[in-house]
Parts: sequence; C-alpha cells; structure tokens
Amino acid sequence: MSTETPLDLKKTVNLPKTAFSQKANLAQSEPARLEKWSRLDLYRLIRRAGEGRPKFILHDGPPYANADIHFGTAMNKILKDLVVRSRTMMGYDSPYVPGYDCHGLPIETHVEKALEKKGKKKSDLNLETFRRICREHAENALKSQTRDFKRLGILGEWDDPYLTMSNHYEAETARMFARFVERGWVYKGARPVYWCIKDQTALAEAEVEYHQHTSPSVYVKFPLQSDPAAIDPALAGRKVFVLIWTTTPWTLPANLGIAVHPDFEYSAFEYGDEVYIVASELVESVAAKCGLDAAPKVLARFPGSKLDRLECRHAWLDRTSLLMVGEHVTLGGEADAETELDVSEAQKKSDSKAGTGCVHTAPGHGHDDFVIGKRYGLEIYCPVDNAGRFTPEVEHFAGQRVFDANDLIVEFMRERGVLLFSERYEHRYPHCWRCKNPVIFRATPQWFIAMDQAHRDLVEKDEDGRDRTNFTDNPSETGSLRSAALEQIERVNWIPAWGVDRMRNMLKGRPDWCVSRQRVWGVSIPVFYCAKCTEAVADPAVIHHVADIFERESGDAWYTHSAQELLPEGYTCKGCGAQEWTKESDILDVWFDSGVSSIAVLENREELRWPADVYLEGGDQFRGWFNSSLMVGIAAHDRAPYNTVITHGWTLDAQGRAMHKSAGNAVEPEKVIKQSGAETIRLWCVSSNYFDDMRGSDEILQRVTDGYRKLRNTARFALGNLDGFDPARDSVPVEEMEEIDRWALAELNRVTKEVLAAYEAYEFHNVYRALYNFATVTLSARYFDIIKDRLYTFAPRNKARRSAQTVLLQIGDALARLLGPILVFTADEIWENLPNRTEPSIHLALFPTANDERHEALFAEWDRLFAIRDDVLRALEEARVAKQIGSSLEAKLTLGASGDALALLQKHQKDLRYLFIVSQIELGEAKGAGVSITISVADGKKCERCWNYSKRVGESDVYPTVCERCVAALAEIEQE
RNA sequence: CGCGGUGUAGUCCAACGGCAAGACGCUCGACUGAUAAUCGAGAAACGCAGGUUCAACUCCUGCCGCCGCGACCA
Repeated sequence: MSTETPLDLKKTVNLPKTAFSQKANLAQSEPARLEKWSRLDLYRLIRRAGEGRPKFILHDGPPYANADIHFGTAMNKILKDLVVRSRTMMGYDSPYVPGYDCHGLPIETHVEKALEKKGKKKSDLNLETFRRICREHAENALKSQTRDFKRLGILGEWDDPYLTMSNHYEAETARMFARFVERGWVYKGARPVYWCIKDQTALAEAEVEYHQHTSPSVYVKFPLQSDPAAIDPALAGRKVFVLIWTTTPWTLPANLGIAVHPDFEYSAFEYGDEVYIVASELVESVAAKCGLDAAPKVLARFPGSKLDRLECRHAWLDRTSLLMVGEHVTLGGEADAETELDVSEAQKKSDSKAGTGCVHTAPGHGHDDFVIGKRYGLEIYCPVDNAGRFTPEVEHFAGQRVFDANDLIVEFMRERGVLLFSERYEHRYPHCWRCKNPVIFRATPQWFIAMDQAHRDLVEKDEDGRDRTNFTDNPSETGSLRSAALEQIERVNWIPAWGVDRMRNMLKGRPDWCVSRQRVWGVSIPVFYCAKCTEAVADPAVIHHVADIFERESGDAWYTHSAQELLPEGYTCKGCGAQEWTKESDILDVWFDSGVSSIAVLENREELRWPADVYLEGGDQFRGWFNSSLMVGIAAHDRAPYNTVITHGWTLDAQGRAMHKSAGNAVEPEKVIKQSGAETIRLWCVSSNYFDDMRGSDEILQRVTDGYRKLRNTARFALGNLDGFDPARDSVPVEEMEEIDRWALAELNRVTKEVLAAYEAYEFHNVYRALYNFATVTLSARYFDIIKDRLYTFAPRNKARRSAQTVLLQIGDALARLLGPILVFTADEIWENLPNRTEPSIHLALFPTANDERHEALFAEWDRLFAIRDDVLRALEEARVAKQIGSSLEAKLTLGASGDALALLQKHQKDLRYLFIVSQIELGEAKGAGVSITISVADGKKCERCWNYSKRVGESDVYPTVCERCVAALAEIEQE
C-alpha cells in the first residue's frame, strides 16, 4: 500500500528508545530496588528456586560487632556476596548466613569509656549488669552493620544471622571446650602477661601506653658450667663467662636461661684471667662500655649454635641457666617483651650499642622468653606476687617490690663481682593507662590448648603460676593438634596458593594456644574449683550440663547462678568429697568463640552443612579465624572445616598506605554510597585483583564510576535498539544472519566462556576486565558503531535489522546475567528492560551457557578485517586533520590489495562501506604486500535520511532528498 | 627483627622466557541519530643491582620501597 503523502523522514529513522535511563541516579534508585526485593522476599525466592540443587556453602567469618563498617569490611562482604551469587547463578543452592563476633575486649573498653563519660566506673556495676550493657552495645552495632551490609546489596539471611553471643552459640562454645578437654588437649599452665602491680590486674596491650622511663642498664657475668673445650679447644681450662645485658635487673632472680642466635658469630675474648663470650659484632662496644681492654684478645670464634644446651650457673644463685638458641635474638639488646622497643631504638643509636647478643631469659617475665622457655622445657618461673613483690623463696630480696629491688640487685651484684657495668638508661616503657604506673610482665595461671601432646591429666597441677607440663618439641608426634593441623592444611585448596606456606609456617612456630582471658564479656571457662582442696574440675559431662543451662539462659547464667546451681545436683569432689565449689572467673579467648562457628552454625542449620566449601577473609586471619577454625575442626571431626580458603588483600589509599580514620585517608563507604551508589563500591571490588592489596581513593572511585557509565551506556544501546522487538516473532536463525552478526555472537560466546571460567576461579577482576573490554572494544567501538546504520535506517522489520536485533537481545541478556553478581542493582534494571525475561529478577536467573565452538576461521577473517579497519580509521583521521572530511560518511574509500587480502576484501565487498562507515568503496588490485588506502570526498549528495552520500539522491519524486537505499527502505515501511 | 605478600605510563591493571596489551585520565580532533553520550588520533611505563639464557617484565640472588601478620585488637 502506497500512501499519497510522503512520510516525515525523521520519524522513519529507528532511533533507540528505552525506559533504561542514561543517568543511573543510583543513590535514589538503589534503595527503591532494595525495597522491591524486600517485598518480593528475594532471598527466600532464591532459596526456593535452589531446592534440590547441589549445595555450595560459603561460611561467613563474623566481623566484630563494635564500630561501623569501613571500606575493608565492605570489600570483604562484597567479595563473599560475589562468591555466593556467582555460585547461585552457576546452578548451586548457595545459602548465606552472615555472622557477628560479639564478645571481646574492644566492646568492654567501649562500654567502660561510655560509663566513664557518665561518671561511672566498671567497678560500680555488678558483672551481670556490665555484661548486659556490653550485649546491648553489640546488638546496636550489629544492627547498624546489618543495615549497611544490606545497603551494599549483600544478599543473605539478614533476619537471622548467627551471633556468637546467642544462647545456642554460647552453649556450643562451652561444649567445644568440653570436646578439647575430652581429647586431652586442655591444661592449665602459666604465661606472662602485662600486669599492673598497683591495680593488681592483667592488662591488654590496648590498655598499655608507652612513656619514657629510666631503668638501670646492666652487664652481668654468668659463669659457664659446661666444659669450655666443647666450644673451642682454645678455651680448655679457662674461666669462661657469658655476658648478658638487661634493663630489668629485677627479673634476674627469675633467670633460667640465656638465648643466643644460632647463626650469629660469637667470640670468646680474654680479660685478665677471665674469658667473656659475646656476639662478635659487639665485642668492641661491650669492651668499651665496660671499660675492658681497648683491643680485646679474641681466643675463639664460633656460631651461636655451638652453645646450644650448654649450661651456665646463675650469676649468684645456685641454679643452672640454660644456653638456648632462638631466632628472636638480635644484636641490639635484650629481647624481653618489655624492652622490645629498646632493640629498635638501640639499633638506631649506632654510637651507643647496647647488649651483648646473649639474651637474659626469664620465661615468667617476657613473651619471647616464655616461648623459647617453653621450647626448651623450662619452668615458667615467676617469683613475683600480685602486688609486684618477690615471693619468700627469693634469696636476699624476698618481700621487696620489684622496682625498688632494681637498685638493690645492682648493688648486690656489684659486691659479688658479677656486675661488669651499669648505667642509667632512658627508654620507652609500658605503663598502665589507668594509673599511669609502669607495668611488669608477669606469669599468671592460664588455660591452654596444647599443640604438641595429649595430656594425661585433664588439668595440670599448678601452684603459684608454675607450669609443670612437659613440653615436647616434636611436631610429628602423632595425635597432636599440631601434627593433625599440619596434615589437614595440605588437603585444603588455598587461594592464592602461597596460603598453605604461610599457614604451615605459622602452625610450626606457634606456641600452645592460651584460651583464657581475665575479662568479663565472653563465654566463661566452664571449670569449677573445689572450695576445700582447690581441685579443678574440667569434666566434659559437667560442662555439657552447664552448656544446657547456657542454651536456656545464655552464658549470663555463669554470673547469675552459684557454682552449686550450675553443677549437677549433689556433685562431689573426687579428691576430697566436698560439695562446695567456686567458679572459674576467666573467659575464653574470642578466637575460640569464632573458631567454633563452623560447628555452631554449619551443623546446626538445616540449609547448611559441615565442612564449608569456602572461607574468604583477609590475610590477617591466617593466625586468626582460619587458625582457630582449624583447631576446632580438628577437635570436633579431625578435619579442616573448609575445603577452600581464599584470602584477600588490604584496602590501601592511592599511595599504597594503610587506610586509617586518623590519617584522614580512609574512604567511607557511607559517603560513597550517598554520592555514587553502592554499585560503585561493588564495581571497585572487582576492578582490581583482590588477592593483592587494593587501593582506594576518591580519584580511583571516580575511575570506577566512569567504568560504570560505560557499561551502563553499552547496555542501554542494546536495550534501546530492542524497542518493538518480539523475540518469538522477530528472531532470525543464526544461519540466516549477516556475517558480522555471527561474528558478534561468536565474540559473545568467547567472552561468556572467559567470564564463567573467571567466576569459577574466583577471579572477579578478570570477570570485570573481560566484560569491560567486551563492552568498550568489541561492542561500543566496533559492533555497535557498525550496525547503527542498519538499525536506524533499515525498515523496522527488515530481516537484516532483525538479525542485528536478535544478536543485541542475546548480548543484553548475557550482559545482565554475567554482571548479575557484581552490579546487582543495574543488572536487575537491565533485566527488567529486556523483552524476553522469564524470571521476575535477574537474581533468580542462571548464567548463560557458552558452547565449545571455536569459530577459528571466522575470528581469523574478522581479525584481519578489523586490522585493515584500524588502518582505514587512521587514514580517515589524516583526511580529517587535512580538513578534507568531517564525518567519515563524507568520504569515499579507495582500496588496493592483492592476493589473500584482495580476496578477503572482495568476499566482503558489500559490507565494507558499513565496516568502515564510509559512503563509497572502490576496490581494485594493487601491487605490494599491504592494503593501500586512499581517501577522497564522496561522490554525490548527502542523503537527508541516512546521511550517506550517493549520486542517486534525488531520483525519487516522492522523496527527492533521499538516496536509493532509503527509497527502498521507505517503500518497505509504507508496506508495513 | 622474623614470616608472608607486593612493586609495569598520572591511575587501575595484562602479558607459555620471544615486538610491553587494554582501559581511565590527559592533549588534539570528529560528530550532534547511544547526546551530561558516541567515535577517532596522539603522548606516556617494567623500583635498583647482579646472575642464568641466543633471548628476562617473566626464572634465581641481593638491595630498596610499600602492605599484612607476629598482641588478652579482631
């Protein structure tokens, strides 16, 4: 049917049209979409859709329920969300139960500070009340975090997360402690902690502040008891002394050993009729300091390892001091924890080297001392009481306060002739944050989980903080926690692969796990002491009885009930038959809490299962949660609780520095969300490789926003050109498509394959790179640009146009699905604007499938064509610079080629004008290897409708301003 | 100081031992039918020093920088 009146030309051009706006307006649209998902109950719908599918369990490491989330927390949760969502779209049933770590010191500290602001003190409250306030604080914090996580688009069981402070969890924590007891891995021993002698309390590192402090610095002689000839024949028969240095003379009565570095070289040098051993590097500085010979005569040189397990006598006590080798020894000075700071300071002061390379070791008074002492089976000896006074057994100094004793000991040593030199030494020293007095390191009774052996006695006898346990240094001992852990980690898939090395290294070197804390806000150690004979009862049956009470009343029961009420009725002491009991006052390390999660959560929820497929946390968790979870998994089931462990890096600022609120370089998630939406943070997470540290700043996020816009516009172009396309009616079979459309589909297949593989390997940055590259290069710069003419100017129902649309639909569909886990909001929006959607949300859909066709010939041909196109574009640019043309449609292209190139161009001759986006092509044979390109001004006039140039513009009477192609198109349109 | 990681244009990052890719940004330009878009052209990089090799961004050693862990922080 032909109409009399000509059509309005502009209206016959099929310009893109879609409800998918160019401007995302994410800050507003995201909350609206979250609201919609909430109404749909999307998480529940996904669970229902996943019924019967194979399960994939990512187990959430609980963030600490204290402050608001920061950028790193956001990244951690988003990465987990990416795993869960991608596995869901791969066809797994992948439920996500988030958790919160609710106990611990930071909350106690926070609550204490809040109380102080109100003029109250912790001691004004009873412990139940204090715990109640802690609980409330955790509840508030986790509510606020939950709100933030949901806002980030994290999908999960937010209505019912797991809390380490829930009744059930606290009960399970107690039960797991019983499990460790059952396996014979729990014992009570001693361990040095920071101790304030004024407040008579243990202090956390967080409660310690460093101030300048003046201590006596002393060099002391320890006579060698072993035969010096064993070190070097030159020393045979000599009076040999090992020289130590310390700034805490009061710890000398507790000296049980001397540590040297196995690889350092030590020297024995002569002074009078005596011989002194110090590190070779320090011989001169020690000699100078102590006023010995300026050029001491060295009798022997030997590695520290030569001294291993030789014995000295204590400087004045009738006791052995064992020589040990340890990597912690430095040439800067003593390595007591109290003086660790001195070491770095002393090393900087090159003019005044302190120390001898032989480290005075008192296992009851220093961290490194404790560790090495344990390794060598030394007693954790601490003859100092709560008030900081020497116990009666300390000869000469019993009852003295340790700081007063310093000078007395120095004088005493001087009189005895064992002191070589002393001076006043100013250094940074830990002080109590409350009373501002200097603190000491002091061994106190603690509960441990043994790494290396099963203890015959459930609870090791312990008097006055002494550890009587044998410590074996044999990790291969079967049945030990350490050996089982070392074996299990080899079966775990670590991503990146170096994780296993790090874990192995950590496990090999770690001391027994100290699980007791002298704190309030946590799960009590469910142990009772007989009031008569002080027998400790750590009985699994009793603990289970207590756990059942926790299950009903929460762990608060430990504080609200008496020991008798918590024990089974009529429980009597096996030792003395008494029935009066006291309760242990320590709580469990919060790492024990969170380590229990795989048991408390995975085994207790219908939809989950043990072990987990994946744990995904930052690298700080090797010593933390990965470790504690492993310990618990082995205690419970002799197996790691995870099959795969993925580690992510740290969030840094643009300069690669750690983000700190105080440094002012922290990027706040809330602010970013407000400005450019959660989608920006999500996209940032995949914009670089999370296995390494990730950098974030306003500028970097701006780049990410630009990337987002590019993706959005690409999707928008596809959607806009699908206006009026009915897939059922208009789709064109692949065989009947234009060749470039088939090429685009092959490219889509290729990128789909790549993206699916990247998701499979958790390499989300490769997902992003592949999709981004596809969107910008393959689609935006090439395919879309080329098919515009066909889409816009051909009759709407023209088969060639429908061919392109068929491809665009597949592209839009695949983009939405493949971006689904990342751009959760935008992908859903794309999905809504596609004509073929089946599910109500993209998040109920699955990933597209890729076929195995290689399309090698097709790719080879089009790669060649696009290479020629690059040359053509360069030539067109030159013509543009020469003011010959503006738009490329103003050009006529003359191509000359020979051989294969000519054949290729001839084969696609019909398509070349579209491929190069010019109005006319002249193709001829030319000599030479490459393709010769000549640009000239196109012939004829510009067609008003399609903007191509043609000599035939004006041929039509009805449409005098239009070219022959448009005349045909208009005829087609008129027929419709 | 130990253990582990990491270092490529201004930025984010890629490359079986074989011409150092892509993107953002920048400079210049085109278009005004993806338009607070789109398209094109251009300038711009392997932390340092050795070693292995015909050949090293890649492998090895050392140094330097940065990050994490080494805490009753979590």
